[in-house]
Amino acid sequence: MGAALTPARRRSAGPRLDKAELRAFGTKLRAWYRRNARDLPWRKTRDPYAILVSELMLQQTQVSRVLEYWQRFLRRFPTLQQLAKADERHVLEQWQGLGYYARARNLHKLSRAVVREGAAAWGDADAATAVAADGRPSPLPAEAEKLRRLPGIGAYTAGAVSTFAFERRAALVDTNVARVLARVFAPKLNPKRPRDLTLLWQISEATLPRTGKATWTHNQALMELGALVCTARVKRCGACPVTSVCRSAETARADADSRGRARRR
DNA sequence: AAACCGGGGGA
DNA sequence: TCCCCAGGTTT
Repeated sequence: MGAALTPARRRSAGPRLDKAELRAFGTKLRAWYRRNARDLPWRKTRDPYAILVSELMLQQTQVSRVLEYWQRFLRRFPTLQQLAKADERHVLEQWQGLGYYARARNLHKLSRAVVREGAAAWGDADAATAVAADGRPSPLPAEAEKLRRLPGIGAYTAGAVSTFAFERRAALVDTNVARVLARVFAPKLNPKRPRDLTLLWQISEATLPRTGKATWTHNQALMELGALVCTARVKRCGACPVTSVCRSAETARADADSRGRARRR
């Protein structure tokens, strides 16, 4: 399925990335993550509903504030079914103070659609019950493409739920990942530009490890690196595990490959 | 492509 | 102050 009519033409205007380079990047990245990851509660569950709630809350919202909201929200609405039964007013109450309230309304709408219509909620006439990575059946689909069709779920969140709950081998790009991948592999790309973002999605795909299990770690690690080391304002290249393969690392390398950046004052 | 949606935090 | 933050939807 797919790619059937892709000509043998060049896929994109993106940088050339060879397998050894991508593999070295991924290996170093995931090793770093195992040692340095923060202990975040939504990384301990594989419940698709709980993970979906976390991803929605985390949109444009800092981890530190989501922590308490997430715990409280799930205590109040432990399952998708119970959320569907709740009055929207009560859902919004739990969201009060988080901002971007359309997220809460969409989540509630989504819960009712999925509970009431099943697979029809994402446009399938019929579908087998998905199974989360912990072996439990899930009312939510596992494929990013299907998740994407639900209200409030865009490309990023679809990929996130697919890998983090179902441990599928799916790519994802958020602001962290876009920034990290651009700096490491394509310094000329501007993550702000929609045009360049499509290229970054391709790069994200290209960096994925082979298995879904490793992909879970990989995607978490990409975002963690962007949150802790390769941040928007400050690049902590000295603490970065992938400087040796990074095309824009600010370490003083004697290599003659980069242009003169002898800017000093 | 740009506007819009919130509120808090860091540099 | 500015701009960033696990984005998505609408115009």
